Amino acid sequence: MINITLPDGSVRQFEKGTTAMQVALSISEGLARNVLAAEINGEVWDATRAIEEDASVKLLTWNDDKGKSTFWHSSAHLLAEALEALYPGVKLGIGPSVETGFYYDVDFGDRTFSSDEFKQIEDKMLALAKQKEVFERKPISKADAVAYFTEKGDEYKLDLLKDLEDGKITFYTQGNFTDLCRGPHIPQTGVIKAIKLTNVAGAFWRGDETRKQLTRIYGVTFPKASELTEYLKFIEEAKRRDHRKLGKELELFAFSEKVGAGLPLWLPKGTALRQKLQDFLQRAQIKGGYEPVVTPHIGHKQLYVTSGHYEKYGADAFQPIHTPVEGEEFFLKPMNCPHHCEIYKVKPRSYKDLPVRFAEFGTVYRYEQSGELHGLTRVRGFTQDDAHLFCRPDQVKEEFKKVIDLVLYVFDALGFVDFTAQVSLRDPENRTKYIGTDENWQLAEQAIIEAADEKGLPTTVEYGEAAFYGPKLDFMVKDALGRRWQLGTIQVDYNLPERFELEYTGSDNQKHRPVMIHRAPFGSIERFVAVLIEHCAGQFPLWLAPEQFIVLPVSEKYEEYAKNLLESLNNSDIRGLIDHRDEKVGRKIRDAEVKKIPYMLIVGEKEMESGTVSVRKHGSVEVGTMSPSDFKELLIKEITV
RNA sequence: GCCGAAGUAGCUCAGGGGUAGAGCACUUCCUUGGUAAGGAAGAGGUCGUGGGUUCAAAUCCCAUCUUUGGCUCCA
Repeated sequence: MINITLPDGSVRQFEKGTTAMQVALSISEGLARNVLAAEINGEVWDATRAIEEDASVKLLTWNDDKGKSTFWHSSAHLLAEALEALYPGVKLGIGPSVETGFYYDVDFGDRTFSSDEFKQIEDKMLALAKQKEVFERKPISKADAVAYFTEKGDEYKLDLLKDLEDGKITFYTQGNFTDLCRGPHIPQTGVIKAIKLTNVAGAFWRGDETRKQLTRIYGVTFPKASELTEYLKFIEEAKRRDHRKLGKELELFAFSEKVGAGLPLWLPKGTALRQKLQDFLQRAQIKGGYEPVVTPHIGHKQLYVTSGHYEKYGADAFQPIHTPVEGEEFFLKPMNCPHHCEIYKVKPRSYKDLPVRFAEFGTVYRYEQSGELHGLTRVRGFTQDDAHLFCRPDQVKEEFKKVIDLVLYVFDALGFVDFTAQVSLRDPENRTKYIGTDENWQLAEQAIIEAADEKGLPTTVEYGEAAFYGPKLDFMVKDALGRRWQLGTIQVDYNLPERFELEYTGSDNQKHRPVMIHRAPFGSIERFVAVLIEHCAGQFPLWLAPEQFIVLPVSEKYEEYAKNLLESLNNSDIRGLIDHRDEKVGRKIRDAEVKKIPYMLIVGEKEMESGTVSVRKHGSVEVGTMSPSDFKELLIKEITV
């Protein structure tokens, strides 16, 4: 007999060689039906795998992330099984689960594959699932595994096998399909009730650009048909909120082939929104001791040679601007830091002056790969809400904490309540790709971890994600649909001060190197606006709305009254307009609703006589009749909340 | 940059080797109205661009640009 410890701490005795499934059965049959896998001493196992010694067991169902990923990974095998049945000779790469769903990379040979074929694959998968095929785990020797896939002619599996250690190799079989796989898997395919293949894409074998490109088929599956329906609704909602669609509809921004790919044009309403965001942050920054600066959009080649960017990015960037002077070259600025370093150097600095904080809404240009461009989230010209803090080494942590406070203030004001912080450190395996001394790196990494810790940020640590010049702290926010976006960033830099030979005079009358901190709470205005649009579905908080109210005269008889009303309301904080069109008020309301204008002021006979306005809020809410000054107060109150 | 898809009126899209279509938006006229679309008429397009095949190309082929789903990348 062995002792099985359950998550609630209770211990039960079972025969040696029992399985998680039997443990579940001993609790209830219903539970057993829902068990997808189990965590055995912290490791995820097949629910049907024999347990030979005392263990702690946590049963995993659809409600556990690890249960879901097992479910989806098994669905990938089901997809592979269907593909093999429908396309004999297809070669298989890998088929893991992803955040939502799974994919399988396959090689169809010369055949091109299109999403039109999804339906028949889904049907095949469903048919196979109905057969309740059991997943069987089988350890196999490396030689036997190689023999199997040599016989089958699957070069990708053979490539994978090369890196696997003999004795640790397992096969999984369901129905007629056998795959090289570490597992674990769900007990049988019957629990997969709803299947949707979502998209098809190219993917390099092992993520290596120089290798063959396979066809990656993405899909998602569910244990209940209703969950698939819900998922499809979610996709619809995401489409409805897509910032590219809303940006066009609400006339916020546009692109032009003539201007160039990835170079957004900000339309008047988008500019109003953007300006509001900048003013908001600028005010907070000035309060926090930042000094706004302005620097040019281009810089001499030598600037980037000094910063190191020329060497690292020169060939992959916008190419130099030449002048009539022989050999003179300028580059569009890809970042603001080198310019700010030169501002730091304008005069000698004393330890008493530090920290200094230079802030600039600096527009930068980067030649992103053509395939990378996407709406406003990935562009070739964008404005960073950039600032560089120059401080003494003993001030790093304190400055870092202040920046964290600023970022949290921004998130709070814009309704991003759910976020995590990601600390990006060096790749311990490969330290050569980073600039700067080991000692400096350790100091910086420590400061970040401590600052985040002391601010109580929910933090994850990623190794190998650091920039080449220093470690960083990125903020990942969850939007209203639960999607994660990387927004704000704070980066320590021990490198540029070195390259630019920045100095300050210490209390010891010696020269010292300041530490530089890059930070951008929004990240870039473009990206931030994109995320904000999707987060609030285009319905901005009142203080950001490009048009806060619209006056709707019931007929042209009330035009004059409407005009006077608008004049009395408009000022620097409140912006509105009049719908002058010769349309019925119902029509005007509808159009204002579609444009997502927060307030509508209907004025007609009654209002003109009593000198009032009839207020309606976006979303079919009648607020009531009030005096213009009361309405103004209502707006101002909502704006300042 | 790579693989796949798409590009037709301002927008959303249908069509498809033989003179270019709808709805909405726009203009004009009628209507002077009360909380999500009043009516009529009109204007608007070298079918992304450049080549090729053909008696004939928006349609087929090639190239290219842009957008897009992914991959790789992201100072």
